[in-house]
Amino acid sequence: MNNLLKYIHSLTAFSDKSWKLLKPALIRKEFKKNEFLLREGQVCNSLFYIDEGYCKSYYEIDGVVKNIGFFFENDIATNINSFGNGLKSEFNIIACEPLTAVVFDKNKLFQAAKQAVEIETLGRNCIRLFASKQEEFSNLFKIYSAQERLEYIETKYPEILQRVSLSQLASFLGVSRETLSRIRKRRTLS
Amino acid sequence: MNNLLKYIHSLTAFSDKSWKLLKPALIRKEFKKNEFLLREGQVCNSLFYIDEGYCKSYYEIDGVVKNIGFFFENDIATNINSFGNGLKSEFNIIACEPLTAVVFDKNKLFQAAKQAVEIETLGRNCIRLFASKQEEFSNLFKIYSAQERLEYIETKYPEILQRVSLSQLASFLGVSRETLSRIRKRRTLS
DNA sequence: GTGATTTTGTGACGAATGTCACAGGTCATT
DNA sequence: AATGACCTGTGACATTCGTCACAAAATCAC
Repeated sequence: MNNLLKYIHSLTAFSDKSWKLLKPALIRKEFKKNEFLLREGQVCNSLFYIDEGYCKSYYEIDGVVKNIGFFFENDIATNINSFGNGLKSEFNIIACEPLTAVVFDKNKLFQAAKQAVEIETLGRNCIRLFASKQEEFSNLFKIYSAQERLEYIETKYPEILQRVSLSQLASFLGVSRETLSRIRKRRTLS
Repeated sequence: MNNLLKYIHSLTAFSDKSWKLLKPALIRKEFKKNEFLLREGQVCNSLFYIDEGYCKSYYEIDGVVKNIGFFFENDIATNINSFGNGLKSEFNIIACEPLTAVVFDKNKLFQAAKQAVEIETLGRNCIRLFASKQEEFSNLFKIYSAQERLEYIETKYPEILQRVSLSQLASFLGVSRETLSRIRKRRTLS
């Protein structure tokens, strides 16, 4: 849990007392490659702190996979809408590599938060980070072309390119695999 | 402040004591049409609860306006990244009509939140709603075509279409004004 | 009401993208 | 070495989209 503790301290002041209260809400869990963290139709009752490996969230529409997010070490993966409102998830989260996560149980987390404001504040900060990132990616599509979106990812999130295949990245960038391949080619020629 | 109070109660349990603590952090403020709530380069130290009228957030890139969000009555408008991290805003928020907002002052809000967990919880829930919406719109671009995005807005957010002009909506949907006009035409013919 | 301004519609044309099809490459397993 | 699964590149072609230009319609200010 060392990485998680560092992560928490980077977000907010957190006493030993809060940590002791939080611990019962946490379970370390291993996922095999292609194992689901969350399936479409389930209600998401967990936050997944990614300790090692990575996972992705994706819709499956008419049999076609549409990737909507990648989550690496030190990220929190969840369906914020399902987690917050108790609605069924419309997408899946699946391990892309063997993955180790620290799972926050929703009910136990809320119990703990009632006993320590620091935990409530931690929750707020986690959600804030999540919102910032969503906003960032949402705006990419409104202000940039496909090529510019690729360049943005290359400069700001190079680790995605190193670990995620072109085919996987394509739907995340909102273009077809072939188009992404050609965008790359265009740029290496110029 | 009646609308705001209803809004708060819809989000979380909120005692009179919390309300009294929160009140000093709030100021009702009127904005004229085309008046800025937030300008590019400023740090965002406020949450704007929209009581009447509406506003939009937009980037201005090479002189071209790119709308990234519309905020109507009972929405919270802010730059979550700037507000949370104290960074300069990269976009503007401007009133599209005469607008009445209740402005949450960041410092006073944080002071109040220290004294009442309910205020901290309210903050978490506001951010959660914000994150849900960002995620929703972000995913639109990854799973839908321009036409499908328009249809999504038509069914889930018809008030946007009623109040926002086609030209304004276009950049929000990530297409040109002309293309949006033609998408409409295609659909009315079929 | 009238003129000015803004908004919307539309034609033309080039650029970008999606789709289908197939070839070659990489990698792990046997 | 042979196999199969997966990933990447590329050609062909149709579709969609952006851009420029201009006209029509709606809205606003006076």
